[in-house]
Amino acid sequence: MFEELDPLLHSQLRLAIMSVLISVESADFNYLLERTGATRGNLSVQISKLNDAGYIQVIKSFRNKMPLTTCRIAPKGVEAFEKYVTALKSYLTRQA
Amino acid sequence: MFEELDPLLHSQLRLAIMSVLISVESADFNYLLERTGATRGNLSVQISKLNDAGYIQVIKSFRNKMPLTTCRIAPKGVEAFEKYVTALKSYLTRQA
DNA sequence: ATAAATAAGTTTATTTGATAAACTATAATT
DNA sequence: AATTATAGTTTATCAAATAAACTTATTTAT
Repeated sequence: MFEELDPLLHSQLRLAIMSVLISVESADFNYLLERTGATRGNLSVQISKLNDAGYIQVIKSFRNKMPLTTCRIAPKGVEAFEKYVTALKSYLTRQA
Repeated sequence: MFEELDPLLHSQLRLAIMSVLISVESADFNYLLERTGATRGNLSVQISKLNDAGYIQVIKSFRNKMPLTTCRIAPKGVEAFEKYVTALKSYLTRQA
C-alpha cells in the first residue's frame, strides 16, 4: 500500500519553502520570494501555515527600520520533510 | 529555481493510480480500489481526469454480466510521470 | 413474484486549500 | 505634502479533493 503524504508538505509552494529552508541556516521573506517565485500574499499564507504546524520558526524583526521576517526550519520540520520524502518514494519507484 | 509540478500528478490519489498503472499491464477498477484505498466515488472522478488528460486509457466492458472498467497507462502518461519525478527531485535533494 | 442485498460505478454536494487581489503600515523621495 | 517604494497581511475567489447520495443491473432470499 502507499504511505500517506503529509498534506502540509504535499503542496508545491510549501514544499519549495521547506526545500530552501532545509538547505540554509535561515532565509528571509525576500529570499524565499526570489527562490520560490511566489507572490507575496501566497508566500505569507504558506509561511504562516508551516509556522502554525511547528515545521518552521519565524522571527520578525527590523532591518533599516523595515520589517524583516526570518525563517528557519524546526526539528519537527526536518522530521516531517524526511518522512515525506520516504513516503513519496513509495509512489515513485515502480514495483510490480 | 524549482521546476513546475504537473498539477494532475501532484495529487495523492492520482499519483497512486499512475504509480500502480506504470507497473502493470492493466488494472481494473476494483484492483485500483484495493491498491489505493480510495473510495469508489473519488477513484471514479480521478480516473476520469487522468483519462481526459490522455494519461491513461479506460476500457469499459462486461465480465459476468457486470460492468468492468479496465485502465492502462498511455504513452503520454508515462512521459508525464517521468517528467514529474524529475521535477520532484529538484525539491527533494538538498542543495545549498 | 417481489423484496432485499450486492456489485460496479457515476453524479452531486461539500469542504478545504491554493492563489492573487486588495489592503495596511512605514519609510524614503520628489 | 503628495507620490513611490518596501515588506508584508488579510480577504476574496476559484479550483480541486473527497465523500455522500444516487443509478443501474444482478443475484439471493421470502
